Amino acid sequence: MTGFGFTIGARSGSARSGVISTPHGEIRTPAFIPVGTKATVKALLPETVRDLGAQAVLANAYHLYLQPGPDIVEEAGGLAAFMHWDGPTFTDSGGFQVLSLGAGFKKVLAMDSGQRDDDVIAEGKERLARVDDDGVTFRSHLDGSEHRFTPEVSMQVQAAIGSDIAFAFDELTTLNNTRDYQVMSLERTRLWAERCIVEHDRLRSPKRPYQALYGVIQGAQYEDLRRTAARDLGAMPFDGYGIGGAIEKRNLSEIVGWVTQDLPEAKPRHLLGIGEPGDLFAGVAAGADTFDCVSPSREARNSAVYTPAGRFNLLTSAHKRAFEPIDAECDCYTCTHYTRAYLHHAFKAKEMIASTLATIHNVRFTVRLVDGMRAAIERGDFEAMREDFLGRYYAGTASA
RNA sequence: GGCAGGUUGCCCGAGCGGCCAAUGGGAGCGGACUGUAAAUCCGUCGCGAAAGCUACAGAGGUUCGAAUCCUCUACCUGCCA
Repeated sequence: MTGFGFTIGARSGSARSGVISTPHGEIRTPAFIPVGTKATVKALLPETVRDLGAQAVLANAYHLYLQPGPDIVEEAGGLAAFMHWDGPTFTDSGGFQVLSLGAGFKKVLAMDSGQRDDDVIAEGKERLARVDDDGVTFRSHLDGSEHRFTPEVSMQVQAAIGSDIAFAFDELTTLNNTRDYQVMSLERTRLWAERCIVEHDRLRSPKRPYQALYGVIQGAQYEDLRRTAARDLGAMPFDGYGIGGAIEKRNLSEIVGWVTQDLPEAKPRHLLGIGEPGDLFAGVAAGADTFDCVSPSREARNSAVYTPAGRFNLLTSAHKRAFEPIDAECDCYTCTHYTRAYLHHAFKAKEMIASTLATIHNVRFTVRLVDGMRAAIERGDFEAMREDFLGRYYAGTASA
């Protein structure tokens, strides 16, 4: 009756396979969901995204709110129709922009530990977003105009956009915030979650297909905060859960584990913003079902590609005369038709096809990697597959 | 033929007596990128590990000191005949 559902298939330790049903189709999990922030997976046609095996795409409420505006997307018949994507869609709430345009303004969100940068939490006059208990005031990065997002606004925007799965509006903190701030922020995110549910309910209409709502678990690197958040939001009537926040790479598995242990078993979990090979394995092993990440597509545009033997940069001179595919084992259009030398040339020459071909490869690689995990879970040899893959991958990747 | 201007590192182009191995771009080389203000950003960029060496068209000169001033040579560019 809701048009949304989740059934668990096989299990392998905490890892599990399953099927998410949405009004626009099914998603077999674990699954990697490519990011199409502004209703396009950069450099790719939707048909291509489908051919890569992607089962859904994830767009962003903040970006579509600013441009073209949720009303336009709604009039177009919703996100999927608007962008000509024949499948399920997710929308992020705009919560990430609270950080990326706010405290994390022009800063890299350090996923690696160590690098403390107190400026990250310093008040910067140039930042574009400010948080308070009721919501966030943004300045548009496009024209400087001022806008306000609250949990209610985010729900309204996402409802209009018409994604199959929406996320609750949350505050994403950084690893550098004090624990006191994390505690305060987590409570704020909890209260926002309640408001999101109320507003999401209010917006339900027989005219619209059912839109699922995922709560988002924050809590940074603190076990007690993560578990509290998982239990608090887990008790609310969400359809699924997002696991968010800046997470230290080395703690990723542990943190996701805490959260999934305390979340309701029967609901899908989406690990937000995670998508590098080792992290995907860690996430699946810890019980996450779906993932989205800009890495495959962004790094592709910046000439870095993934292979089972590690990651490398096509722009380096080593590939000038490399008349071989990026990855001989890969079944993607790029690897079956083009050489590294051609891609090297196309990147050097700044030809658009370089971005397209590299994105095709990286997204296919990532989708296929997670598909492979699903198959391994169903076969019952996920851990063996993980060890086998990561052994080769890290041997060929300098920094991993 | 006359007058005026120019010649800088791989390329373009600042500099106009010391703070210049020489600002900026570009190219080259390398790196980063995890719910996308990202087809972006960062580093490096004469040789040498260093001391130091070689460098701002060429040669000579002035000066404590020159890419910067003077003389000649070569080449280039405008305007006038």
